[in-house]
Formats: sequence, structure tokens, C-alpha cells
Amino acid sequence: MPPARQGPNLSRIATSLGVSVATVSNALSGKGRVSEQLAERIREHAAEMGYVPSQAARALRTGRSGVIGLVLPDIANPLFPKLAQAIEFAATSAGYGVLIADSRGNITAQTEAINRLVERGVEGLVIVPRRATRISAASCPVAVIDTASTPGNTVAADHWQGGRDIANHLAELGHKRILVIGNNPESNVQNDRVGGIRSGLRPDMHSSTLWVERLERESGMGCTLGLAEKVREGYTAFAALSDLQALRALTELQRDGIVVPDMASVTGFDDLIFSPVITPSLTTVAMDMATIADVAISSLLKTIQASGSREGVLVSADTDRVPMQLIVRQSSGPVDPTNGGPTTVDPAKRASQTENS
Amino acid sequence: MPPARQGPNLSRIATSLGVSVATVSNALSGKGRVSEQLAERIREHAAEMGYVPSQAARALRTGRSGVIGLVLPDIANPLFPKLAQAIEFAATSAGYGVLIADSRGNITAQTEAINRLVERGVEGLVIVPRRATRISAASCPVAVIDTASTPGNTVAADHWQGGRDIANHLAELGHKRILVIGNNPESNVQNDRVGGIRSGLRPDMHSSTLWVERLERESGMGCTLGLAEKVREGYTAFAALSDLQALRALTELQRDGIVVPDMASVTGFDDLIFSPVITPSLTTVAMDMATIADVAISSLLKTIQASGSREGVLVSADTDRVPMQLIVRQSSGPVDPTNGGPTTVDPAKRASQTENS
DNA sequence: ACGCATTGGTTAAACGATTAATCCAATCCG
DNA sequence: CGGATTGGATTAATCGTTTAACCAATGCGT
Repeated sequence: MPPARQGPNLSRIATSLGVSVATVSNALSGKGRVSEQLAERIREHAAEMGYVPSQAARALRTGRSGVIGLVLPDIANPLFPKLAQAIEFAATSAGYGVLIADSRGNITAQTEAINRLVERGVEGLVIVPRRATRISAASCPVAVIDTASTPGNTVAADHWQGGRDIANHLAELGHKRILVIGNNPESNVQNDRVGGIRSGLRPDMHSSTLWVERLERESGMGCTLGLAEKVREGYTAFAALSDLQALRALTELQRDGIVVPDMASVTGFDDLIFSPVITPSLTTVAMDMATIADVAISSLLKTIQASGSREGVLVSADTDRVPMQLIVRQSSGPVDPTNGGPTTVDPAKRASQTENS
Repeated sequence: MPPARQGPNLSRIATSLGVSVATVSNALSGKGRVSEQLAERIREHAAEMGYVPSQAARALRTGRSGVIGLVLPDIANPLFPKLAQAIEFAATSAGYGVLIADSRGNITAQTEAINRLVERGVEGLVIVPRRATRISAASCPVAVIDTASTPGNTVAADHWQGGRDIANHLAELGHKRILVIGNNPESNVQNDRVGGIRSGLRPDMHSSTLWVERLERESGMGCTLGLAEKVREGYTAFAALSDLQALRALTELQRDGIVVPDMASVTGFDDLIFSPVITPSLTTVAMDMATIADVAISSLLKTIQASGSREGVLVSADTDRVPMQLIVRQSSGPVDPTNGGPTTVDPAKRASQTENS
């Protein structure tokens, strides 16, 4: 069936130069003993023939495929682009390729995805686990990116510190009552972020938490969050655990005639693509994806080289939490002195004024 | 160096069953001639030994790696998650793996990315080209996802029709003056969308176009688009060529006290992750990513199987444009009768009312 | 009974690179 | 001067599959 192999290979180079394949291999890899002269001649010739080593053959012989797998809980996650980009860059820089797999929601799919990658011969895996699932190590080294409080986590942003930074920021602006808006309390990441926020509150501050997914289960998808009511109750700041929730909050407030940041502040997490360009632009806390990816990949590769590359090991890194960076933009500002207490004004009325004027 | 291969392989299965490797291979692939009895026995035994074929060896022997490459102009593109997810799913269903590569902006990087993938032995490529770059075919079949008007395009959403749908929708709502908001006039996709919109306008309608990137080059990144002014001039609808621009427009309008959709309508493209959850939720036009991915992958694989899998061919499909679907949400509504002409009200005044009340 | 297909299986040669084991000088040193 | 060393290159085995070619035994028609 294979009618005519035509790509240049070691053997073709060898015969055309009148030497043995081993010599060519040695010259190109710089491993064996070849005179510098000959080596140079070989490299030249190989280059001009456009030689490209067969990864398949190399993989077969050495048992190293030069590929790692990236498993994501849900590719549609808005955070994914940055992560994938960073991982791809780090891996490529280290001479590795990246195979992706989407673990579409459920845990069985995640396991299947992992298996597929392993069967394809990946040398290691980078996994962003779904919600609170623990990774039962596959048959190769695994680096986990979730949050430092997850057992088995390799490296992640310091979500806790990010939360504290947000709390500090809001404290400095004079906010006393803060509503934390999260999606799901089962997410380790979101829990760390809430924890961080709470730990950063001054004694005279108070916070409560709104879980959107829970609310939607009762009131239907895409329901309103009732934030205008919260403003009336005296909340002056809305700290969302993700820019997506922050955006949701921001637009809802705006629609109800509550001017941000004049009358209420909104903050988010993750610095998603839209955050800098909306009006007002969003104050948020960004992960240092590049560093996270670097740490994950480098410690993964270290483990791969150390281990016989069999056994599923959970990789650990020396830096397991990477600082997050507060980015102050327009959506957060000093608390409105006239709106310090509950029910100073009636936002509903204000909204209707706006609509009807 | 390789001390102890341990994974079960054909030969191990063969000896443990007292047959030849060829027979095992045949039994497992169902190709050669093996009695049904023996075949069954072999399959059983292989399964319980946990046999996993070596992709590397198979790739080496057959020249088929079972992997395709996905090249993206910029992974950070918010559209990417859906695309990658769809491609990954289609490829996986067909038994292929997906290697990703980010072509980080410039065209040289795109070429390099392609080369890396080819060196890794991908059998074919799916490329979403950067802006208006033409793909100079690599040394393997290439499927291009851009827009039908791009020469060499394989399959894409019917952006033109999507534009027409938007125009129709706005026409039915009674809008006469429409501002199209795009990012960059060099994008084939955006141009098709504008073209579609224009072609769908009724004789009594009028549109002009605002290119954000051009504006930002003059007024600085993240500058305001001055849409309140446009409303004053009589524009009642803002048709953005991407949900990202639509969001930008929507938030700017809201901040300036212009209620959407009561006083102005906003529409987008792509149905990005945030579009359904903002307030008001965004009217948009969605691509059918699943179908696009299916067509791309299936015609790519068809070409791979047909060709000797060498030569870089630009794959073509029988369906080259997949319909887009209009999703009407809250951000578009009938034109405000009191706001039909220019300068009926002063939005700036209204905004300040809101802020000071 | 003899040639001829058919069935069920084996042998062995690839695929292309890596690498341990040799081999053959030429050189070095006591 | 002879044995040990070393630099420089070759031989050949190996990774795990696939597959063409081959072979033995059986069945069948004439």
C-alpha cells in the first residue's frame, strides 16, 4: 500500500552522502562521535534536502511522543482561550505539541477524554478539573491547575489573595456592605475567592453571598438578580467571582438606572476579553496565565524526565500559587456619601424617570 | 536506555496465546483471514490484558498519524471556545486527535505554526486564517474556515445571510437609520456581514459604518464610541458585527442614559458566552459551529483518504456555507416613535438627570 | 485420484530513527 | 616497539504494527 515514500529520511541522506545512517543520526543529534567537519557537511545537506525527522519513528524507538495533553472541563469556558494560549506557548517553547480534549461536562467524559489522550501516547497531562472532581491519576504524569486548596493541585492563581485584594480595594473606597456574586458554591476556585474576600473585610464591613446558579434553578435561566433591591437595602458594592457575573450585574444595574460607579461599584475576576472595553470598564483581578502555564509545563516536563514516564504521578511544583493582579478600572469608585445607608433613594423611581423622561 | 517495556503489545498477546503476531493483528483489525472462533478468543484476551495499540508504531508503519491540526489566528479570540469544542468533537468522533497551534498574530508565526504541526505528522489541517491572509497550502490537505467569499475557503457560516437577517429584523421593527459597528474593514468575515446588512436594507433605510479599530487609532484604545451623539443624529439601531462590539455599544448607551431597546436597538453577531445573560440580553446571529465543524472535518478526512495524503490540497466541501440563525432577545425592539427624527431629545441631559436625581 | 481453489494461518519484510556494540585505524606512552 | 587508548565511523538490533507473500491442509469437481 505505501507506494512511494518520498520525504527525505536518514537513510536517504546517508546514501546520498556515502555514510551510514547512524552517523547521520549522530551528527544531527550531536550525540555520538562524529568529526566536526563531517557533521557540518551532513547538517548542511540535510537542511537543503528539507529533512524533517519522523516523529512517529522517534516516538516508537524512544517511547517519547513529544506531545502533552490538555484536558478542559468545558472548552466553552470563557477563560479557556487565555489558558490554552499560554499552555500552547509554554509547551511549544519546550518543543512539545499540545493535544486537546474537552471533557464535556460530566466526569465519565473526563475520564474518557483522558484515556483517549493516553492512548495517543501523550507523555503528560495538564488538567483543569471540572468543579470539585479529584483527578484519579492516569497512567502518566498529571499537572492539575485548579486552586491551591484543591488536594493534588500543581499550580494555580492565588485566588484567595485575589479576593483579599478586591476586599482591600473596596475597603479603601469606603464600602461597608458588599454583595458577593458567585455562580456555584461547589467550585473550589469560587470558594477560595469568597474566602479571600471575607478575610480581607475590615471589622466594620459586612458581606453576604448570592449564588446565581441556585437562584436560576428557582427563578429560571437568565432571570434578573434583583440587584436594584440590594442597592435599596444598602449594598454599595458588588463583588462578582467572575467577570461574566460582574458583567451581568453591571448591565442589570445600568438598566435599572443605577450609575456605576457613582452609585454602586462592581468588580470581577479573570479580566475576560470584554472587561476592558465595556463602559464603564471593569475593575477586576487577573491571573498571570503565562506564569501559571510556565510552571505547570516545566514541572510536568521535569517529572516526565525524572520518572520512567510510566506510573501516573501527580506533579507538584515549588511555586504552587501565582499572585493575581488587581486591575483598577472605571467600575469601582468611592462610595456615594448620599447612598451610604439603606433606602436613601428609590432606584426604581430613578429608573422609571430615566425611561420616561 | 529503555529498560523494561511493559505495556501489553501484539507480540505479548501472541506468545501468550500461542499464535503469531500477524494473526493477532488480523483478528483485532478484522482484515486478514482468521477463524471467527480464534478471533473472538484473541479479542477477549487482548481486552483483559488491557491492550492498547501503539499509535506511534501504527503511524510509522501506515504513515497515518490519526491526528489533525487546528490553527487559529489568535486563540484568545472569544469565538474560539465554541469552534475548538466543535472541531474537537467532530474529530474525536471520527477517531482523530486534535493538535492545536496558535498563530499569534503575524503571518510568519502562522507559517511556523503550520510547519510545527506538519512536522508532528498531522494528516490534515483546519485553519481559521488571520484576517485576509491567503493560505499557501502546506504539505498536507487543508480545510479553511473563514467566509464563503474568501478564495480557497472550505466551509463557513453564511455571514452574508446573517447580515441580511439582521437587516430584515431591524426593518420589521421600523428602524430607518442604522449604524453598523465593525472592528476592522480588512476582515473578510466582517465585510461579508456588512455586505449582507446593506443588501437587506429597504429603500427607505440608510446605514453608515463605524470601524472601531480605526477610531481607536486616533482616539486611543478603549475610547468612547460617541454613540449618544449618533442617537441625537437620528440613529435608532446599532448593528455590531460582533457581540463584543455590541456589548461595548450597549454598555456605552446604557451609561449615557439611553435605554435599550426602548430608545435604541443593539444587535450583534456570534452569540458569545455573555450574550444571553446580560441585561438586556443581546439579539444576535449565531453560527452553527457543530455543522461547520462536521463539514470541515468530514471533507478534510475525505480528501485525506482520497489523496496519497501528500501534496497540499485545499479541501473543498459540497456545502460551503452554513446558514446562521437569528436569535431575537431583548436588546432589539420597535423603534421609539418619539425618537424617529434627529435631536428629539437630549440624551446627555437625560443622563445627567439620572446621575443627579 | 488429481489438479485447483479456498480456508486459516505463519513468515518476514518493511516503516524511520536511536543506540549499544563493534571495528579499524591512528596515536600515545612507558 | 607493543599494548592501551581514543577518535571516527559502521553494524545491527530494536521499538510495535501492518501487510504482502507464502504454505499447509481441506474440500470439490471431473
